[in-house]
Amino acid sequence: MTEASPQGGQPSPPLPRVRLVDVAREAGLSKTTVSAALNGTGRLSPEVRERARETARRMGYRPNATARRLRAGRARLIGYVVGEFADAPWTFPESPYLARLTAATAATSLRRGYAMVLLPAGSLQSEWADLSLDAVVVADPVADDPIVEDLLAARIPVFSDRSVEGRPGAYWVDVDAGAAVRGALDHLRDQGARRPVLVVPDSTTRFHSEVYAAHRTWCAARDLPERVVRVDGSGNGPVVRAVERALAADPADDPAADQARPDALLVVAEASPPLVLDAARRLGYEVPGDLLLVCVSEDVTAEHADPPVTTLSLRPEAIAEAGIGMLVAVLEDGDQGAAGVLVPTRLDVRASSVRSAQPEYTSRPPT
Amino acid sequence: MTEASPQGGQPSPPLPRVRLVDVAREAGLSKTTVSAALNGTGRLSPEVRERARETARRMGYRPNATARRLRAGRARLIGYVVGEFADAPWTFPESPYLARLTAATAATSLRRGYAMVLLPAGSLQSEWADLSLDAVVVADPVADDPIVEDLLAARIPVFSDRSVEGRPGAYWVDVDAGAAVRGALDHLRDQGARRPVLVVPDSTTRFHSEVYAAHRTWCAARDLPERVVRVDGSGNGPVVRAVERALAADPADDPAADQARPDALLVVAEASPPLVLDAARRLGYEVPGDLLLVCVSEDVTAEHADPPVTTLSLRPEAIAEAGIGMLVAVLEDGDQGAAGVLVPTRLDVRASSVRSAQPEYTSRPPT
DNA sequence: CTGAAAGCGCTAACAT
DNA sequence: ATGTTAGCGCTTTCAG
Repeated sequence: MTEASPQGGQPSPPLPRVRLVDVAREAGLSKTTVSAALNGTGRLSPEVRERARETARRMGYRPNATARRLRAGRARLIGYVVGEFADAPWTFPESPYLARLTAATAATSLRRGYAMVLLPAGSLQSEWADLSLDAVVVADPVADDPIVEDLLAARIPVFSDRSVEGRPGAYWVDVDAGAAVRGALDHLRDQGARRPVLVVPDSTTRFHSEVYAAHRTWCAARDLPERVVRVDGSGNGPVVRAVERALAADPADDPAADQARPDALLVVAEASPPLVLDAARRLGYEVPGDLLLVCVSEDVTAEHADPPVTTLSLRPEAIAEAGIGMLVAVLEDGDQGAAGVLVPTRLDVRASSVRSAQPEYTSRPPT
Repeated sequence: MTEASPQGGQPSPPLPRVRLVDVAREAGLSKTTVSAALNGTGRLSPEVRERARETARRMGYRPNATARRLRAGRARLIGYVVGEFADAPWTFPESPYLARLTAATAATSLRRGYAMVLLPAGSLQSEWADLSLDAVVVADPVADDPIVEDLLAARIPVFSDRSVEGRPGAYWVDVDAGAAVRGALDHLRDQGARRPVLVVPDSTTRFHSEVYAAHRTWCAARDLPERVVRVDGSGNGPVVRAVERALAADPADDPAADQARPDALLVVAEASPPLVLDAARRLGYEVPGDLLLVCVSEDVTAEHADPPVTTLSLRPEAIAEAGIGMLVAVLEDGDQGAAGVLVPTRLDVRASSVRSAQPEYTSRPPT
């Protein structure tokens, strides 16, 4: 029977943790001295500091975070919630983008000293009001999202991956949608596309409006017809149906049916790349032979699809980094700098958008 | 200029939050009374209780969770980390199962009064030792996972979705693998399959061993050849390659090549259903015509694939529910009941495993 | 250079 | 029935 609680031993009452006083007593020092030694503060003789540290280590001392937080006045705890969607929330289990943003936010914030509490999507502030969060990250909020309003009313700083401009207390990171769309369209054109179709959600977010605007401008500048198909919701179903509509070459749009057949697709809505590919195949397109395909997606299946699908990555890790950077600045320095920041996207070119059967390459080395 | 901080107003120093004393003073009562009133404890006259509540509400009082936690001695904070994998951790952004387990754990624990801190996959205990977590949920640990060892050494209770038997302080929930496999195989046989192949990871977890064992027993009882193909890693790539091997009807396995052609596939390894379907198609199989397909998966794309793919769900929500149930019992009552519990799976039958073109149905009503 | 003491905001004994 | 008081474990002036 070692001291590590034996198999069926006594219920091992959460044995009293060793506190700062315990270490102090053991080392023959005062709480103050040990605290200073451990935190590297104050002016202590190297010997004393070392003695304190050694004793603490030996006794397996672990500071009580709660006491620290109380003392500090801030909990160093932030919340993370997925914004509310019109109807069913498109939660992160269904979205590789959100999943990666979630993981990256947790990792980044922890590195900066903040623990991230994951909050159920679509839950309301009242359900976790008693957590004393220093700030809340709201992923993918809709315009005038009730969660955001709620938080701001409670004077809790909000950080979001979508533009929420003009609200004091709300900070945001967003992607440079214009550059992203131009980059993707330029690439498709370079590969020979002349009748690209844009598939984009019918939403009012800054991101989607900007995608739409950039596309319009790009087409106008090249005297190309502006072909857009709107997605009427979120999730694989709606996107796939929109893709089907885009590829069906609706004669209502353009009577010269044959001429109307698209030769490239830029899907700016999250959907499983293999499913999009399947849709194209069902409608008689061969990718990349008849149709070049680029999807905005973080889904790893893009690489394994046949052919591998070119993706436009929103770089959730970069968004998290930028967002948490702002959060820390605001929380710790009350920073009144810019309330928003834009991060660039990345195009990962794969076979689905390359006319000649070239080897896969990427516009940037993997991070 | 309303009181809600004006546009470019002063830096609004985190204005002093209203405390319990403030409410007490305002209501002409003592801290104790207000505290009791708000918490529903003690014996107070209804009028006083109401007065305290009303004053608190009016002043926008929100209790300081940190102070409560300190007082209570427990933080009501639990950690959630994805276990360490042999090489690259198969993190939840890439696994619908883990994504849903993560979300469900967060939601369930919050409902039970515990905030869930999301910890970076593969991170070590030392990186978040100073969070004072009451317990940690380790998702998908490997055998003798260093994270689990680490936690147990620090005397932090561990809850896992994989069997970690025989370790004091470690509790687990696992799925009833045997029943799951038998159910799926029975279904395939009912649909006419006579040469099913099992695709399963080459791992030592209780779950996979049990899958293997159940399959072997099932085959023996029916005098069917035991056909198994091992997956050599995790992620879509390895699984798809294993599927290809399974379907290639390796003559080394069985010289009677034609006879050897499998007529059903049970994939007990997480991969994108559309990708598995693509693999079958590439090898000249038509699903469900030539090949019945069942995948263990939580991926929503299964429903949208063509044909929709039958899945065996591990029911992450049920696992989370059971796990958090144990966690609360252990933390709050020091429960020394069973250290592990098994939850049943669910087979969602779709077109990919139905010989005759029947309408989709499910073995159980959706939860 | 080190120690004693105050107090973060709350709750639960213990008076009154 | 309500108020007074003593801490939870830590950091931090402020004396010594």
